[in-house]
Order: sequence, then C-alpha cells, then structure tokens
Amino acid sequence: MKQPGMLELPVLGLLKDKEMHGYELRKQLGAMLGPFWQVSWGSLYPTLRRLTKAGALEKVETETPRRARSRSTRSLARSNAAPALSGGRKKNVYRITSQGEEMFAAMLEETAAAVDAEHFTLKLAFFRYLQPETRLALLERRRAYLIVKLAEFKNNLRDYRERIDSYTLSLHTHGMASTESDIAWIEELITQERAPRTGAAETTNV
Amino acid sequence: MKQPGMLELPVLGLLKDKEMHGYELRKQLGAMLGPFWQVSWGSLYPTLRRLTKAGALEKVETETPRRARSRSTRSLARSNAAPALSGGRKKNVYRITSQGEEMFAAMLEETAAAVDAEHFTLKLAFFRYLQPETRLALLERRRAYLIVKLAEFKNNLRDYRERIDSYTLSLHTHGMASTESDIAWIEELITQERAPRTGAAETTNV
DNA sequence: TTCGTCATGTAATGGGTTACATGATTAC
DNA sequence: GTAATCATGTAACCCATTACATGACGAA
Repeated sequence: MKQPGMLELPVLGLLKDKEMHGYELRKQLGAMLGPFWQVSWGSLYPTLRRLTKAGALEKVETETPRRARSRSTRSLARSNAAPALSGGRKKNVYRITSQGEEMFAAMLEETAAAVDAEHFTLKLAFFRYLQPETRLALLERRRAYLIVKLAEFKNNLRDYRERIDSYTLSLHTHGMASTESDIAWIEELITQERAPRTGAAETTNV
Repeated sequence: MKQPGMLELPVLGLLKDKEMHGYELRKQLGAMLGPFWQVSWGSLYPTLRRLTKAGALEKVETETPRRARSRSTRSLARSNAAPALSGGRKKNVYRITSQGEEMFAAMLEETAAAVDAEHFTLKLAFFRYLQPETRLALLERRRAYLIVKLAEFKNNLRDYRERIDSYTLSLHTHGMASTESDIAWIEELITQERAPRTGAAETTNV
C-alpha cells in the first residue's frame, strides 16, 4: 500500500461485515489482501479518524465486557473510571454508518479510473457487493488496460531490443509473460461471470 | 512509480551512459522500465534539480549548436543572448559527476533492503554495472523474500479459506501463481548467472 | 521478570500526483 | 493555420512511511 487514498475502500468494506477496532482491522486487511499489502499503523489510525470525522464511521460504545478479571490486585485504584476506560483494555471499536455505506458503494462502483493493479485488486476483493454487470464492466476495463500495456511492451521491445542488455531484456520478457498471465486470469473471471446462469439447475448439456 | 526515492537510481544510471535533458530522459526511462512505470514531470524535474544541488549531476553548457536556422525573420532581436538562450531550443542537458557515479554505485550495491518488486526491478535494469557475486546476492535475497511471501500466502489460505468468497480466493490463487512464476524466473536468472563461465570457449561437451 | 502480542496513537518528513502555465517547432 | 510533439517548469495537496512513545496482558 503505497498509493494514497487506497485505504478507505477496504476499511469500509471490512467494517461493513462486522464492527472492529484498528488492530483487528489490520489483521483482517492482511488476510484479505495478501502478504504484499502491509498496512502501517501510521496510515491506518489516521484513516479511521478521517473517516469518522467525515461521518462514514462511528465509534461504538464498548459496553464494559465482563469487567477485567479481579486476578491482579493492583487494578483496584481504578474504580473512578474516566471515559475510554470502558472494557478490559482500551479498544476503539468502529462501526460503519449509512453514510459510510453509501460512500463505500460509490467508491466501489466508480468504474472510471481504477484500472491499475492495486485499485483493481481492492475492488475485486469486494466484488460480492456489486451487480454482475458492474463486475463485468470492471473486468473488461481492466482487460483492455492490460492489453494496451502488453502492446506497449511489444512496441518497446521492437524499438529497443538491440540497445538493451540481457537483464533488461529478461525484465521485459518476464513482464510480458506476467501481463499475459494476468489477462488470461481476467478472461477466466469474465467467463465465470457470464457462464453460471444463476438458475440452480446445471444438469444435462454435457 | 509511486514510492519515494525511486527515481534517483534510474536517472543516474541512464545519465551514466549519456548526458541527456529531462524530456529525453523520460523517454528512455519509459523504454527501459516498461509501460507500467510512467514518470511524471512533476517528479522528474524536481529530482533533477535535487540531484544537481546534491552535486551528483551538473548542467552541461550546451554549446550553441549551429544557431537556430535564420529561416524565421523575427529571431533577429535576440542577439544579446541572456543565459539559457544557448542552443536553438532551451534544453537543460545534465551530465553525471564523479560524485554521482559514486552515489549510483552505492545505491545499486546496497543489498540491504530493496527486496520488493520495484526496487528489485530497478536494480536489475542496471545489473551490468555490478559484479557477479553482488548480482547473485541480490537475486538470492529477492528469491528468499518471495519464498517467504509465498509461505504467507499459503498460511493465509489455510487459515481463512472457509471464510472468503470466490473472488478473494481467486485473487489469492492468482497471487500465489504469480509469485511462483516470479520465483521460477529468479531461479532461472540465478542459474544463468552461475553457469556461463566467462571463458570464451563453449565448444565440446554436448 | 521478561518477552511477545495486544492496542493506540503522534510527529515529522518526504516526495509523488495532479493541475496549471508557457512557448517553440514540426507536420499536415 | 492548427494540431501534435518538444520542452520545462511551479504549486498545492495529500497521505504513506518511519520513528517515536506508551502501556496492559498473558505466558514462559
């Protein structure tokens, strides 16, 4: 996660499912987006604050879940609870608001830009919230983008093949292969999106 | 190019070959790094200025290359040339200094971090300036990193496979396949790096 | 008692992105 | 004559990164 404005979508998307505090959110983010996206605290917490200020999130009043076990003796002096003492630990749990839901939907649908790998990945992770046509539109935009890039790779290679060393050549060749593999993957997703007539029956015809 | 501090290396590396002005540099950058790295003016020019101020680059006195053709009549009033009038067009040509060469070498060799895709790509594009052992070290670091990431992918999938939808699953599966393909590629590079005994003779033995 | 995980933040820094602004030259 | 390319820059915004700082809890 190096690009700006990339956190809002997955934060809202995850909180849509279930209210969470920052720490847990980060874990879920990691699980959902894979090991290449590590979110730093310095970007997560400010994002939560920003979204809260914007009215997309609200803090949940943590209802003192079964008071810390009286095990340790030294916790007695704390009876005059200041705010934020709440449950055993101080946890800031966030819940998405209806305004946040709208924002999420808007960000997710906005087919405009978002053809680059990172935006696309992020949206794909929340495809279940989109309608099939929108999914197809997104997939096809991404495919078109990749096809353009592939062509640019080829032109590049055509124009410069003589002047580049073997390492750079390898870089380009592998880049092209990866792009082709990505395109094939997208096409598979497109096929799957079109194929499974939502009807339950899938017998015969083989 | 979204990460900070990513431009210095390729700028120095390209200027090592041949002095250039900003516009041309960008073209070369595009040709070398492929269609996924577009460099914006707003980052290139400030980088050139920064590197110049740091003593890594110097502006070349463009030696008024054959004075603009006298074709157009209205260019006569310009005889009292202020600085930067120089050649036909105003072009700021940059040349790398010995200090810049050192900086480049240091940045390139620094095997420390730079395991992520972007740093690695950048370094690979200038592998010809490194010694075989350093190249191998870099390649092996990158491979180790990818292997760790692959394992994390697998753990992730093991722990969450039940809870994720088909799109996210596809995302992960494709991510793993890509990572495996990257590893295979790196291993190929490692093999090539070890194999070709620099000796000229390659006869017999088949 | 100490280490690892849980948990939340703040501050500075840095530089990339976007948009804006300008003007010469070349090709159609 | 007008569009595209060449060529260089500036300024504001934005936010991710890094490093710093704190503290409770559970287990070894």
